[in-house]
Amino acid sequence: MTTNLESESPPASRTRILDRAAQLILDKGFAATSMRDIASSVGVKAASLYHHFASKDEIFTAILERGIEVMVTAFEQVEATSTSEAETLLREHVRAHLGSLFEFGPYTAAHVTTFHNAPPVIYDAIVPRRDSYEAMWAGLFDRLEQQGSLNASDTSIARLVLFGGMNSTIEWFDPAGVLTLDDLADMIVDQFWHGVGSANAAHSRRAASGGAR
Amino acid sequence: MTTNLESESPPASRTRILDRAAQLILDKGFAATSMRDIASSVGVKAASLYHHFASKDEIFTAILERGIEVMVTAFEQVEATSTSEAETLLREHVRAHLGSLFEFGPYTAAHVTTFHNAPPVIYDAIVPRRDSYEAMWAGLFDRLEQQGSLNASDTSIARLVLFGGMNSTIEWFDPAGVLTLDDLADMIVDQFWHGVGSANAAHSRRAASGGAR
DNA sequence: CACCTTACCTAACGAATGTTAGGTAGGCCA
DNA sequence: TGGCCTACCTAACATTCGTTAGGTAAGGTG
Repeated sequence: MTTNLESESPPASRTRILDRAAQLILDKGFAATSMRDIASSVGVKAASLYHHFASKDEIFTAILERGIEVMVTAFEQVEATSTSEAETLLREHVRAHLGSLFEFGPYTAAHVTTFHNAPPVIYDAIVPRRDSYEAMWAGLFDRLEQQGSLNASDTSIARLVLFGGMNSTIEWFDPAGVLTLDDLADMIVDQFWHGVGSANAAHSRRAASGGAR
Repeated sequence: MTTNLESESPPASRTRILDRAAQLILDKGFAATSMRDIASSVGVKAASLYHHFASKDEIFTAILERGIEVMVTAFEQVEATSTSEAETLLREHVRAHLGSLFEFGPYTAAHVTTFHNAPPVIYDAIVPRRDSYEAMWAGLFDRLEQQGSLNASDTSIARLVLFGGMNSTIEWFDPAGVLTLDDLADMIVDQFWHGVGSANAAHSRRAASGGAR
């Protein structure tokens, strides 16, 4: 019997290894996460990981790719099903992206925190896929702009700033707290769409109507 | 004569070591940056670094602290000199924070990208100082809210989302490009204050008046 | 039953890591 | 001049790293 010292742990499938590794990488970063760390989190010895992956880089690459995959799937699902007008459509997309960060494992969160200083070999392998996700959002923003819904002096910058705001949530938002992801998406989109400066009359409604969707 | 093999390089002062180390850490992360990496960037052998710092952790801690110091100084300078009303005051603060990220060495940039998964020892040593910087912004936002200038349903979240947007600029903004940091600050504050959704009439002015300040 | 595959193991490899010991050479001050 | 300090060096240390070699045992299949 393939003796399992950590008796609670299920067999070390590829998925399980990636799950644990992604969480560790999210917590400590890629370089600071050793194969022995990953192995012990899975309940296995380091050498055993090489039956499932050829190298540490392959694990890392798989995690970053899965992170994109989660985001792309979420995005496409909104595109496929939504019939909403501009602001609501954006709200659905923001909610979907937050979902990618919090609701489908640590992959997307690990991706957005680790990608920008990944080793060049890995970075280069991932960047095309990542660009294609960015292109989806760029396309969405272009559509919104062309239909006159979006009035930024630079659409790309508006999008990148929004993204920075969304991605930063993994550093401070607690999905188990009082606010739900729906609440958070509402707040982010309200801020993005209407602004939070007092010059805008549109805001009193939000303050009055409360958080829950 | 303290023979210097890299003849172009000035003596390895504490500051010079921190400069180079911060840049490396910004590029590759803390764990992936070795003492030998830092030493060779400075033009010195690894052992020589221990004449200036007791350990790698001490270097890292000094960098993160310096990153905060830069931000705090920038913030306090605005507070001390500005007499502006709400929106302009915020604009000055945003511009100051962007300045910290781009104009005073790699310290603040290294801080914001590395802090959240620093080793616990370092994290714990830094977190009080960082909290105090956050408290400055929280205080600013409270004042704006109390004077009725700010209308977010949750002021903290509005602030954190803004911060995420600002800090993300180090991943995509090129200060040597067409846009200046002044331009960028304008765009970020316009987006934050007025929103970029078409429902807001306030925007046509920006689209018309162009980017440069 | 014999045999293969799958999943794990122990043991070890060379390389890289942070760090220390101990030495050398120039500049400054008594 | 002699001695100390500063700034660097070479060499080595123990440890940890990613990775490989080779073995064992369980479960399925002929």
